[in-house]
Amino acid sequence: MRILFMGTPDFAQICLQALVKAGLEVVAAVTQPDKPRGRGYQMIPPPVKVYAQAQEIPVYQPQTLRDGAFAETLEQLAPDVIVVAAYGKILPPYIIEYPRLGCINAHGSLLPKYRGAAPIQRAIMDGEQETGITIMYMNQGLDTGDMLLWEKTPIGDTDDFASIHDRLAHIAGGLLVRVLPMLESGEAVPVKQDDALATYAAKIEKADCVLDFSMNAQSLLWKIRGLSPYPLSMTRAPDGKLLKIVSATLSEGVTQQPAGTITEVSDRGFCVACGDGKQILVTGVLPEGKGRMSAADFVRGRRIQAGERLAWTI
RNA sequence: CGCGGGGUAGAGCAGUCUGGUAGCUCGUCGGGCUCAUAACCCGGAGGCCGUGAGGUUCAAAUCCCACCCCCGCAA
Repeated sequence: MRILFMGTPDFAQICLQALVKAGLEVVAAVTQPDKPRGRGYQMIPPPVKVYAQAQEIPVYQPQTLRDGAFAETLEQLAPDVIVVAAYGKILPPYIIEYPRLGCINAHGSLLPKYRGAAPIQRAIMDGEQETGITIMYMNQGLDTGDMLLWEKTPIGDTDDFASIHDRLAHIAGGLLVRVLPMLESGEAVPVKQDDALATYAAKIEKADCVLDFSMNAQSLLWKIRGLSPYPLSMTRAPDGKLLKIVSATLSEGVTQQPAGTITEVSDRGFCVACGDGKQILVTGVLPEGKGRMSAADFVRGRRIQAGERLAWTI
């Protein structure tokens, strides 16, 4: 079975790796063009490209899929199936309709919930108890195609974006390896999504990262975890500098202090008053201009004291 | 040449503007107090202040020059 893989970031790279290790025939990988990223705008290749090249799988990085050039490439590759995982471009109909076994996608949620760009983060931020991977046929809609296979995984109190992302990526790889033979043999049973239950997981914007301490402690923790280790929730330190929160836990006790007040600093970190009177213990931070450090170290550097406030005031 | 922060003891920082051989919180080691302790007290070790047998100076962590490295933002 000739497989054409399309994907870009780590998540996709892990999926591709699963296919390769399962001995499946990946004839080529399509990924986003190298882009100037990071400090100094260095050209950084997408993870999928790095891995594919190491495996000597041909890599294509079309600027656009909407011209004849890629159509020609597609003819030459003649895939039986196209596997998409976080590719980052909309596929035109002619591509979706090309493979005889179809075009399938690994999505990071239990569809029809969390359709869209940031399903993993949103699920954690919303305090969902579980999430998962859904393998589905692609169609012209936004993650609306018929579902083929799915697997759930619980979201625990200590999970964050990194842990769930990593777990889901491996689940996705496993499901893809399972579903491909099913497509070939015709065992796969497409299940329609119930649009009435659909929700959307919009891309994470900077505004989504700002912490509002008038929210209750639990919601703040969900938000912090869903955005860690990237892009990280943020607030402003008493000195007005940006302060990103890497990790936090629920602190015992309640307080009368206004939301955002630093109620206590200790060798474990510092506590912040939340809207419901509870407090969160911040344990890891990333101060503006610095690297990640434990909140204990942050406190030791004398950068914060009890009684001061965190707020997003501009 | 995208914008910006920084490299001082194992960690996080101060000191740099207003040159005069280094300080704070913690860790660590030793001792003490205590029924006991991650608590408290006393004491010690640990730094060629990123690199350059650079420049200026009587004197440089501090001023000037060059270079290396790390990080945040934005994409």
